[in-house]
Amino acid sequence: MKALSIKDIALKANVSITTVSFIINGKAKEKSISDAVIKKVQQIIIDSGYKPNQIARSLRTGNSNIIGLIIEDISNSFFSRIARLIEDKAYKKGYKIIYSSTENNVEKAQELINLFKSRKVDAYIISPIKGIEEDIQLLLNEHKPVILFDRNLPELNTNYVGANHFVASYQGVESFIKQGKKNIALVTIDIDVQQIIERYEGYKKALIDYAIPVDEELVLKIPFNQPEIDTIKQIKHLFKAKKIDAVLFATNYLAISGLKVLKQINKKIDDQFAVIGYDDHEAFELHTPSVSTIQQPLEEIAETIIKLILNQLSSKTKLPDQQIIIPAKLILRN
Amino acid sequence: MKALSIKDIALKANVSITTVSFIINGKAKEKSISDAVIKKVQQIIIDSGYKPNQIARSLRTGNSNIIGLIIEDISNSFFSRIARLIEDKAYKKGYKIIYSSTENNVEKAQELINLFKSRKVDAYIISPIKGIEEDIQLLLNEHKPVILFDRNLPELNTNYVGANHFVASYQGVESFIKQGKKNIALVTIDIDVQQIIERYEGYKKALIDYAIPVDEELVLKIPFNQPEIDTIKQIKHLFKAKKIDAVLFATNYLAISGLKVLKQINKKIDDQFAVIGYDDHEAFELHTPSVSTIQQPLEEIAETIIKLILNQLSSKTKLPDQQIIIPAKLILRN
DNA sequence: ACCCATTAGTAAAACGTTTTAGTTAAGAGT
DNA sequence: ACTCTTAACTAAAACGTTTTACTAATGGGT
Repeated sequence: MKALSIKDIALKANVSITTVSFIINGKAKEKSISDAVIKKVQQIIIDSGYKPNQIARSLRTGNSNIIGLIIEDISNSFFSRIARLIEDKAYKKGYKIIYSSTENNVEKAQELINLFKSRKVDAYIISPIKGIEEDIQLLLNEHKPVILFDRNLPELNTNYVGANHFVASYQGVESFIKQGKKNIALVTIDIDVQQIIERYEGYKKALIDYAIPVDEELVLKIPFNQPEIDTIKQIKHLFKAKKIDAVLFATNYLAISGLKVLKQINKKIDDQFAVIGYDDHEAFELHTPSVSTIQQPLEEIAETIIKLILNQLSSKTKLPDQQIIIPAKLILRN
Repeated sequence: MKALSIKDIALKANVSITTVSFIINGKAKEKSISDAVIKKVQQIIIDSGYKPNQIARSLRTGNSNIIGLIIEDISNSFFSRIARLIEDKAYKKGYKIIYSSTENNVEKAQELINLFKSRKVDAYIISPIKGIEEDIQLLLNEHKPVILFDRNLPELNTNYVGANHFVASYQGVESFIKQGKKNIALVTIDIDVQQIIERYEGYKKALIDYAIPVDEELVLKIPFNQPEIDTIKQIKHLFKAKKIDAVLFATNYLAISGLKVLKQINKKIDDQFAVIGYDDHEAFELHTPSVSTIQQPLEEIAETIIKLILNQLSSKTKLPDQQIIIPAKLILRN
């Protein structure tokens, strides 16, 4: 019941292991193996159902045809959708994706990087968190392709693909202002991560540009990783304590929590109270009334990431790093 | 810049490779290595940051401390949530999870199994589809632990963990009937998979038990993998063509599509028209009014799966197969 | 003084590949 | 008749571990 090895095939075909290996790897022509032998060996391989041991292969070659994807949380629909898209696209090019979540835990992220490293993945796609700069730098030192996405770590010289959160957030707030809103809140998350900071900066800049005083009390920073019930409490408090006529949420799950609050306190989204979410979510469109949102172009992001990876994998020389910022889209609904 | 190997450590410590290996694997005592040597080697390992090459290790031992998770579609929130839970729990026991989606494509599923097999994963968690019975049987022949979940393949002798879809579906319809509904529709999916069939059977049985005639025209079977826009068209047609006062959706994404239809045709969920979804989704609770649903106990399912796996991995002998059916819960909202 | 057990350690095979550096035989060119 | 090329193939090293079967030295018991 043991799996066949290349040796068994060589034995059956009465040729050397080397010859079989060449044939398997498509180097038969170049190594001048005769057509007759090629045919024979291929037939034996098909008949016997032999599959090369990828572990042995990886040990010898140092690579794996696997791309590692490290994200914050696979149960967040933004990440699960992008994972799915990346997986599809990579698959079509003969690469497999394996993914795992960091839960924004530095240690877990480091372990994952090590896991992937020790499994010799060929390239890394990482939605990073502060604190793993060094680990990523080690990958870069080994000349492994690394693409950061969603969030950048500016101190690192590598590739980045992300949406333009500053502009997106700016435009969201701007659209509030054009509707005549004055008391615009931002519900964001208390984490020192570039893409979140940008959303805050965009919010502030829009207010300043339109000469609306920035009231820090209208900015609610939710502690990271806290149970949703507490988040709901905090948002509820904000909505009750302050006079607010518009809210921008900085992530989709914050917006979901916010919508739950509105439901609980029986407050409607209407002319008096506008809401914009982030990253979209089925619940936004279905909500009554539908909720506007800032939509990241997932398809384009996934496509760009894969393109960068494949370019690097197929190039002998190190390609210049690219920072690709893709515009996000404000989807106004109601 | 090359990674350190066990050889380097042995050299530095002036001991043999064997000794280092014993120490790394905690067999030092049993192999009577002196405390002094143990200390010395451990210190060198820490100082140098040496990490054993897992590929070489897997090649030699034939296992990997990795559990492979094969699901239908990671972007479906049911699967992404369960993936996340399984990942958490396995992680705490020292196992890593790698997962990938089949998209209900037999070929892709087979390739994934082969990928995982060739990567020597220690165990498999699979939400299976028809057509991969043989491939799974091969795994079983190799005495690899296999847990099926969500859907069973009854012809296979292995472990299964899933919710009681028959009862859940029965209860959903029963609750409609108790509200006085007579024209109860089922929107399900046209796929020959046990858990979907059970939902249909539960629906039918409830109608029969309460002496309500079963009208097959009230059962809409959506082709699998079709674009959502077509699904929406079909549901819209059903809602318009037939007199219906209640609908049970057999999956969460069908329910989402259904809710979109209701929104489009401006039909409200109220005393005249009841809806029950499946698997829950944030949009259900947030919907106005909230949508009732049949909730699978994700936490419990994940817990059970991991427990089964760990039991098998730690047992020398083959444990008897278990078929664990966990009750689903009808969550009535409004 | 000898044997035996135990302690402390090691050499080498094995896992299944890829790849380098060959070898052998046949034919071409002079 | 000889060298040179090329075609067709192969032996063996290497990748980095684990593990089996060993050796050498020490000390205790008689």
